[in-house]
Parts: sequence; C-alpha cells; structure tokens
Amino acid sequence: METCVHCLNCKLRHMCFPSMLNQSEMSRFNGIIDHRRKVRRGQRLYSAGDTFQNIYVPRIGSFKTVLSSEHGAEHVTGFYLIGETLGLSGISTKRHIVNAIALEDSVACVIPFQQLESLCREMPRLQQHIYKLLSAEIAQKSQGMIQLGSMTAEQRVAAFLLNISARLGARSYSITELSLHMTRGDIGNYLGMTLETVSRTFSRFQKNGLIRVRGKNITLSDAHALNCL
Amino acid sequence: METCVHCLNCKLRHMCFPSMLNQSEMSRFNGIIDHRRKVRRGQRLYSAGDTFQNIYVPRIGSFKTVLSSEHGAEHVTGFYLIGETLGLSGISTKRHIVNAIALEDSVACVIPFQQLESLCREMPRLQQHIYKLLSAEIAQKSQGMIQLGSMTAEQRVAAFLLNISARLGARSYSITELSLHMTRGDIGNYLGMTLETVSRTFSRFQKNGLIRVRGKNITLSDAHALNCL
DNA sequence: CGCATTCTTGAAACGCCTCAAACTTGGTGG
DNA sequence: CCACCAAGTTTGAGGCGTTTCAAGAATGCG
Repeated sequence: METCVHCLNCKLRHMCFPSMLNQSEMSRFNGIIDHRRKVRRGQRLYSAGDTFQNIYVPRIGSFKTVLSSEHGAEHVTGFYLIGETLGLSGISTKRHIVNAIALEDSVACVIPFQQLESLCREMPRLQQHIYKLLSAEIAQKSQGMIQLGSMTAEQRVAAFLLNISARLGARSYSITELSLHMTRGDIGNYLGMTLETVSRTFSRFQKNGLIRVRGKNITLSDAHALNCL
Repeated sequence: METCVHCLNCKLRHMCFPSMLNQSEMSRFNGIIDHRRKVRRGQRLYSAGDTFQNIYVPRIGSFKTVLSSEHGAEHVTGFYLIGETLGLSGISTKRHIVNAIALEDSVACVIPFQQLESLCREMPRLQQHIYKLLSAEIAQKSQGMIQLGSMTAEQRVAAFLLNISARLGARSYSITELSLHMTRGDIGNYLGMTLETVSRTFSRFQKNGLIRVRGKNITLSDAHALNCL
C-alpha cells in the first residue's frame, strides 16, 4: 500500500473520475482516497466473497476478473486496462462475486464506495459518472454476449482485438500496437473457445496480413479488414 | 397510455421500487410516475436510438431486448418479466441501445429517470436500489457470458429454464410452471444456438423426464437433474 | 542458464448448424 | 364456426467448425 495519493498531479486524471470534476470537486474527491494497492502478477486485487467496500482503477498494469461456477469451472468475465474501473459488479450483493487477478505487476487506486456514494449526493456529475460506468459495463457485457452467441471464432477474435484497440485509443494509447498481457488461454476462455483456436486464428490472421504476432505483442495491420470479417 | 397510477394500491408494489420505501417515501416516488404504457405483442416499448428518458417496469406481460449489430444481424440480449426493470442500459449513452419488444400484450409503468435521479439524492435507499438493479444486470450478463462461453447447448438450455424459474420464484410465481412467451428462435438467439437445437434439447429433456413440454408451457419435473447436467 | 509455462501446429472426433420437409398452433375472415 | 393461412415447432440427414488429444517449439521467470 502506498499513501499520499494526489489526483491533481496524477498523469491519468483526465481518464479517471476527476476528469468530469472542477478543481474544488476534485479536491473533495481526492479527500476520500487515501491509498493505492500494489498487486503482483497473478495475485488478487480482491476475491469472490470479499465484502464489497471499494472500487478500483488500475494506474499501472491490468487485471482480469474470473467467476468460478458451482461446478468448479472458471470463467474470465472481463479484462480491465489502465484507467478503467473494476469492482462495480459487487454493489448489488454487497460482496464481490468475481476474483480480480493482476495480469502483470500492477498498481490500482482504491476508492471507498460508501464515501463515494455520499459524495455523489452533493455532486451530481460524479453521480452521473457512476451511472455511466455501470451502464457502460452492461453494454460491454451485452456486446460480449453477442460475440459469444452469434459470431464465428474468427469474428470473435477480431472483435476482441478491435475492442482492446478502441479502449486503448480512448485513453490515448496506440491503437495498433497491443500488449496482450493475458494468456491465450485467458482470451479463449473469455471468448468461449479453446486456447488452440485462439492461437490458430492469430496465425491465420497473420498469414493473411491482418495482424503481426510477436508473442504477447500484436500489431493491427489492417483494422478495417478485421472489422469486415 | 393510462393515467392515475397508484403504487399504494398496486398488487406488484412488493416486487417493485416501493418495496424498499416507507409510506411517505412511496408517496413521493408515486408522485413522479404519471402513466403506464400499453404495448401490444410484437410492438416496441422503446427503440434503439431513442433518447433515454424513462425506465420501465412491466406490470402485465413481458419483453425482450434486441441489439442490432452493424452487419444487420439481430441479437436478443435479455428477457424481462413482470416486476423486472428495463431500459437501464441506456443511461451511459443517453440513448437506448436496444429495441425493447413486447413478447405478449403488455403494460409497463413509466419511470422518468431524471426525476428518479433527483429523488435519489434525498432518498439513499432508493439510490441503493438503482445501484442494485444496475449491478444485478451486470451480474446477469456475466452469467449469460458463462452460459454462452463454456457450456454445452444442453447445459445452456437447462440454465435458462432454471434462471427463468428462479426469477419467477423471486416474485412469488410458480417455479415449476413456466409460460415462455418468447419463441424458440428468441431463446436460441439469446443462448447462442439455433432454434432447432433448442427444440431438440427440449424434446430430449422431455424424453428423459426432466421437463414436460406443451408448446410455450413448460413444466420443470426435475429441477435438480437440470442443475446437474 | 534451466525449467516451467505458454504457445504453436497437426490429425481425428464430435457437437452443433444448415437445409429441408412435415406438423402444430393461433389468429382472421368468409 | 370452421377453413385457411401465416407463424412457429418438430424431426431427420449431412456437412462443417471447433474441440480434443498429442507432441514439439518458444518464452520468460528465478
């Protein structure tokens, strides 16, 4: 745990909660945040069953969320990149329902939800941001269901790459150079296919000049073609 | 459109927003609701692209939400039974992103979201209810992704039946007698399989004594076995 | 550097989809 | 009231995409 968090000086403030707040609001928001959490690759930011107290924003690194079914199977329900918000799915049950696992050595800002909630009562724009986050997550999951339900493996992989690209772009990172820190197994699990199918699809895309694969680093060479599969 | 909505006298109030409010709060909540909407089978409650102004609670009947992809394909993203809440996915974009279509002749209460939002500022329990609804929808979609991603067609159909059963049970309806007003095509689309596979799976379940099929009416004879597939 | 993990690629097997035809249901009008 | 028609459902046969199983190659962390 680190202390002394200053949103004002944070390089990521324009892609985080403070982005919709004015200076005095940001200062009040900053007041409820007192630390960050360092999480090593493979370690958990929070676990299924934990009391829901905080939501988190990765400042360095990235995470996956994993839901364990009753039958012992595990399913990757999402990936969370720098500046995105994790933990919201625990609100309704007051407990987290997934494990959040770091895909690389990571650091996340810790936002106490109860204090955030009372702050929202006085700052409508903050409230609206929370709604947006929740609603966007519903839209994202719906999108995921479409991918899984009505697309071929090839289309799903293409949609996945474009989705990551767009999310990186929205946070001013390169939209062509992706570092996929999750394994092929994670991607396959998330997309509802085997890791072999993911690997084979990457290879086929590369052969056709749509992408370039160098281990976990993938270059999108022809995003348009990916979108038209 | 009907007028004169009185939550106090509504038979469904214990499974709706007012359930977590005291009498005076309920009365204020009631104040922002001034009508219901009647929607005939196959007609839309709202359409993708519509400005997001209201959320809805079916009082009679049920709905499906359909997302149209760019490529012209349509995908069923959810079913909404009596007392459940529709329309939340439009919050983030200020526009609805799906078409909400009545599965039978239906009536829904219309809740103006902006007024609901300001009411929330003064009634924390109402606020928490909204959070719960949003968060529960995320959980529901995540569950849906698991179904689509890592289950066989048989398991998906079983999970679907048990899910509907549980949701009816949560609203004090029979958990064994289901009226599925959606078509086999809708179910298949939602579950990521063809309507033929849905039909074949129902037939197989019936042959094995797990359910009884009489057109759209399905009886769960062995819920435990369905859960163990 | 070495070992565990991850990734790639191949061949065979299986589950679901596609196409097709017959049957059932429910709403409409003669 | 029944015939009719459209919409929805059931069932079968064959084909295809994805999975499974397996073995070797490439990463990358300690």
